[in-house]
Amino acid sequence: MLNRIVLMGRLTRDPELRRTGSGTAVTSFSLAVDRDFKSQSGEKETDFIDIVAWRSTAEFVSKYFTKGRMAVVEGRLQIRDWTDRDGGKRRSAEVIADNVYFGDSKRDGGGDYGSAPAYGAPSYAASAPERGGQSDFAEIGEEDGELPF
Amino acid sequence: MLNRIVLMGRLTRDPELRRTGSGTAVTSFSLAVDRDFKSQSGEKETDFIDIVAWRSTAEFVSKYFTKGRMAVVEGRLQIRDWTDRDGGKRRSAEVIADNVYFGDSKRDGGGDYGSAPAYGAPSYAASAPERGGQSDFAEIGEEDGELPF
Amino acid sequence: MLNRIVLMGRLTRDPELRRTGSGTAVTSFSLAVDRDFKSQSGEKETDFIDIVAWRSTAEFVSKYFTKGRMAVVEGRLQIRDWTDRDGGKRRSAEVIADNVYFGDSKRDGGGDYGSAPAYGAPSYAASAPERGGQSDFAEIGEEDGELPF
Amino acid sequence: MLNRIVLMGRLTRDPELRRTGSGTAVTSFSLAVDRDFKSQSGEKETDFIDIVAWRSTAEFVSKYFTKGRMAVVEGRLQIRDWTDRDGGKRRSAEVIADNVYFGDSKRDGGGDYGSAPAYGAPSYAASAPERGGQSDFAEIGEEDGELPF
DNA sequence: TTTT
DNA sequence: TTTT
Repeated sequence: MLNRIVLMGRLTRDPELRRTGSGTAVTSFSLAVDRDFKSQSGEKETDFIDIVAWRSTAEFVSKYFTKGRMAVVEGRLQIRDWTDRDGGKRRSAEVIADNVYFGDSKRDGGGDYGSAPAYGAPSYAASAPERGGQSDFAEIGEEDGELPF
Repeated sequence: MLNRIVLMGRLTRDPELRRTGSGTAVTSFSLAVDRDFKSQSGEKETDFIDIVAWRSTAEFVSKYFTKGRMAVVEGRLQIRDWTDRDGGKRRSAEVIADNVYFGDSKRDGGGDYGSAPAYGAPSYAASAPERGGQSDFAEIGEEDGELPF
Repeated sequence: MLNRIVLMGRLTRDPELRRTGSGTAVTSFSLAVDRDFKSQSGEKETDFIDIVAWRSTAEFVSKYFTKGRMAVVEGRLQIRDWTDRDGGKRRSAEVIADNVYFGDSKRDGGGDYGSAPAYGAPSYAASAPERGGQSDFAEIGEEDGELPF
Repeated sequence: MLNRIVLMGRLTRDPELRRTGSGTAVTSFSLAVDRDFKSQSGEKETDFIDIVAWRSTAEFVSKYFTKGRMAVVEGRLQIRDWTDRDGGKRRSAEVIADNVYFGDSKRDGGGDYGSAPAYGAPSYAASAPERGGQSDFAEIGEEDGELPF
């Protein structure tokens, strides 16, 4: 069923690349997303939203994003309720990211972003060949001359 | 900052209309959103996502939606971490709904949906006059003849 | 770059399955999406939005959707400007659909929808195995016991 | 009915503020949104998407955005078919923007962005007081201590 | 706490 | 556990 979320915010830490037992790349990080309105007491409010990315998206994110960078994340919200070892009821809410985009330019001068590319860089690196909706899009270009309608 | 989610799922209970001390209408309910893929063990997986609606959207939802109805919800994801009386760390993840739409037609015959309108009904009832983006749209119609570009 | 659209509306005609020279399935149809506000003159306003689907999504749509059915479409907006044989400047605006969902239940009694499944049907049929983001999700289930975080 | 689009791209020109006969602010501009995949011939492909903003969003955009700046736009797709004076069939496809966000930081040194604020600036300026969903959110803060559930 |  |  339809479940789609788009977020813009800053990474609260460096994403770290890990692998499952079978070698699949995965990374997780948290995005600080400011609300548009302050609280009653006048403070800025922020939602800290957990993001998980798999495969090529995981590799792209862990390679190019660092703590503090602005990112745009597109994905699906997943909720999991579980009980911790103390019997406490816990809830995890994660966005499973399909695509991650740069939400700012490479900072000039400072070099804080290391080797992170700016907007000009090939952002389609975030969408690996094996991630499929994309191949549909690619195909439109490939077969432009032979569209049947 | 950008934070937008669109969901389709079924209400797990009847929404109940409540009011804050100052009289503002509010309702909350949970949406069962099936995932597109089953778990490893072959079971259907479902995310149960909490929804909160305010003001006229709350009134619309509590008036027309009941347990089991399919709904499309558009809103913003809010995450709150807190500690319960036992010192347990709890997390709430809620979608603050801007708009709610019917996701199915009124069931024929059975009348299970009570007075719930089908698609033909004025779905803009979900967007109260005081909820503003809409007045912009309305205006486009109103002033079509005098657009300055 | 980020370009994501979610629509709900009714098909204005039966979608027809075609194939490119190399055999790729493709279908196109138009969705009637009502606006929430009427025009100045009190008429209902509707946007007729062209949709194109490829591969398994095309096959799913052409198999299960017919004129009049409500659909939820998720995709990407593409704009193409071109000049027709009379030198007229034409613009096409199409949504390239990644996923299509049922937006209503199979109509009871009438059988207007032919063999179209209702909500209970496997809606993941809309997401073919070769369409990739999905395999990421599937994997989460598969490897739940060996997550590295 | 549901009709929601989120885009990221660069302004192709400076937006200009205009007013309708009754004084309502409106602005229009075009966003260059790169596709993630190149065409068959290896060229970058870009969708040029027309955006229209009303009222306070129009004022915000015309005040802070200039040609070349990256913007994130959230809105609704509207399609209009019409016939030009030569009898040519024309189509307009416009996104009516509810919210516009900065998609990059103010460029350092160059000052290319004039008085445009960076991310730190009050981005909620894009959501005017009279634009309502927002007041719902504000209220959540205001009345946090007296929630009825 | 869960919907079909 | 939090980012600018």
